[in-house]
Amino acid sequence: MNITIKDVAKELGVSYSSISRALNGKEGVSEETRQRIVAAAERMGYQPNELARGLVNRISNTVGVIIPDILNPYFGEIVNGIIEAAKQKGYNIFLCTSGWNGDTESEYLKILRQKRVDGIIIKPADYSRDMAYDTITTPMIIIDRQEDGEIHNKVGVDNEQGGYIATRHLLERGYRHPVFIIGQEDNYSSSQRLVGAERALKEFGLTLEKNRVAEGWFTIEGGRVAAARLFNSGIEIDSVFGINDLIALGVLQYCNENGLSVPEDVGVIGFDDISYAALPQIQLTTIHQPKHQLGRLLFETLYKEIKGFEGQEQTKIRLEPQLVIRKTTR
Amino acid sequence: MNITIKDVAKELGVSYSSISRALNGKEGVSEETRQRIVAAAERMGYQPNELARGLVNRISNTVGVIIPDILNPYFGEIVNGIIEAAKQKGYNIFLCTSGWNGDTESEYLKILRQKRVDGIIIKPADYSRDMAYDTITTPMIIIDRQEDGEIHNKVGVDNEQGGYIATRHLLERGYRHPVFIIGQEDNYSSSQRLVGAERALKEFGLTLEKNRVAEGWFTIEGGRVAAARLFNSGIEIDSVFGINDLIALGVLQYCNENGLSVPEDVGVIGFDDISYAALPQIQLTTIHQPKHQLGRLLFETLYKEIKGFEGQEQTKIRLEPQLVIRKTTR
DNA sequence: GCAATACCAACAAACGTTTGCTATTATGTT
DNA sequence: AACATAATAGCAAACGTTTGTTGGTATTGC
Repeated sequence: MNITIKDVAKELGVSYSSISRALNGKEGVSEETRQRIVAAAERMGYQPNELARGLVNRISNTVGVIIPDILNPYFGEIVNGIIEAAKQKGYNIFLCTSGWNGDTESEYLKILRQKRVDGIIIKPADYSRDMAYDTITTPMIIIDRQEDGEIHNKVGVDNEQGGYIATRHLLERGYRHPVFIIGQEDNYSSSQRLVGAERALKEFGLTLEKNRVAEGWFTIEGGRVAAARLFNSGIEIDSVFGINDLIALGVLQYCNENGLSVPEDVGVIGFDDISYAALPQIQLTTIHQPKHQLGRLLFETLYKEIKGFEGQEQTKIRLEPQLVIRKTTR
Repeated sequence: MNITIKDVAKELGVSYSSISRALNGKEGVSEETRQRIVAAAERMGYQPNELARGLVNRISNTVGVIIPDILNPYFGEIVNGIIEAAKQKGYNIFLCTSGWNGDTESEYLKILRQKRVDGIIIKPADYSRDMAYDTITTPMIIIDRQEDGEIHNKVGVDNEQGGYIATRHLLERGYRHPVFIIGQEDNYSSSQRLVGAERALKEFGLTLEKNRVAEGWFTIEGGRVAAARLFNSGIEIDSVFGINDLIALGVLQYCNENGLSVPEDVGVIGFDDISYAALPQIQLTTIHQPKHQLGRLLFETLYKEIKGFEGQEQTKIRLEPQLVIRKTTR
């Protein structure tokens, strides 16, 4: 079947411990035999069995990534960054998608631990689970959470600030009747962004009313449906803050289909700045976040924790979101 | 550290082979001890070490997926389908992105074999490598290739036919000066689609001239740049066939920025039908392919090969592409 | 009451590595 | 020439499982 270290040893009439030492660059083999071994291994097409290595080294050079949805370019870019950074350190990633389903997520979490991944990067499907993960022992980092008081490292964008500058932008441009479309209940980032929105509203003497916040799925279709619900609810609306760009794209679609002109009748702002937002036909005003860099930092922070660098010190990285004004706000 | 089968055995004063049999539902343990064991394992939080299991079973319940770019929704949806199908069979996937770089791809291929994945799903970075993979022994399936004469299973869309109906559509709508933007040299799908394009041209008494085909990257920016090159080359152009939707989106961007009206001055057609193509502001005419289903079939076919079902019979699945007429062609 | 038969549990080898320890050889010192 | 030292190679245990084989006990049939 697969050729092993013993096959190489037999071929050369040498003990297999020497093979191991030679191939791993450890001392205890003469330069001459090392070269013979390396040559033979090459010639015979020997491929070390990483399962066996992982078993004895208690290391798999593998990390698990659990995200809700790979089709959301926000996660796509993050995963891209993770893979890139992981590659540089010789790590591979198990990609798991939860579909925003907490049970699926738990299942994957269990499997990943059985596969003995060295660490886990996760965007929890809901806030409550998010908090529960403080008990898990595998090195783990939660995407885009930076609340105080728990044990994990933190890498993320300042969501509160992002929500604030988005909402303030709407208000500064004269919109006085904004509505908000967020994701499913209990999503951490959504709530943080809303907190920021509230702060901005307050500065303009307004409050955040319950009936001006709609929940939807984090997709274009979700945004369209939520927009329909809001616009049919009878309240006065002159602008929409979509909690991510896909939702905002859905809002744009609703407006287009219902003869509402953007940005005149209604202003629309998103969050994430996915690449499609910049398309000339779209020109979505949004909050930019450095997704690729976020992915890289996520992995690098996890890596440090895995390797036990810097003792028990926690890393706290908070990236600044940035307003990108395009054509969907006046 | 991690609690093992032996810990559970010691706790119960029973041999560890019994634990294994009990937990795997094999016979050789009484129902009574089985229940004691299952209960203890649960209580102690025992998680089987999949590395060790993989070592003895020679199975990892893991497949590797190598694609050029996860940010291309075409691959995103395929991966989505793969993950979904894999989950149902208890498989996890290693996601690797080659960035269209053949060397990166080879590297990943090597690593995946070292990790003893049970199979590999790959979209080769270039045509020449594509062909070379016929020698690899790990069960492997190549995304979207269906040429005759090699050893692998085939699952893909009929690219030649897709290229044909796209081009014929342009010609039927009265466009007589189409140009073509394809991906990097030696890409298999691109060439197949061009073959179809040539067939359509011939039916209209036209030929495929070399200077009417441009190469670009498989991205929006790549499409924009290639379009600029073509439009500045002095040839007459009334329509563009972008070999994928991202490229077509880039063409649209170029037209927009240069005052060319679509579909009047120039007709644009893409390929893939990514979700963004359907946006009301975009309305890209394109060739639809069932990407999610493709992903599912890819995994399921590989799975059969892994399990050795159906002897040595090869699976050949060819899905039909479909023309979706929107607003970028008249 | 005894042999034959089930059934169950334990032992031990194997999967393919790494690594601490010991045995051997070569080298250098006096 | 005898001995200490260093370098190299091999042995064997360990990582955490699975599984074929064996030993022991309870059950069955006569």
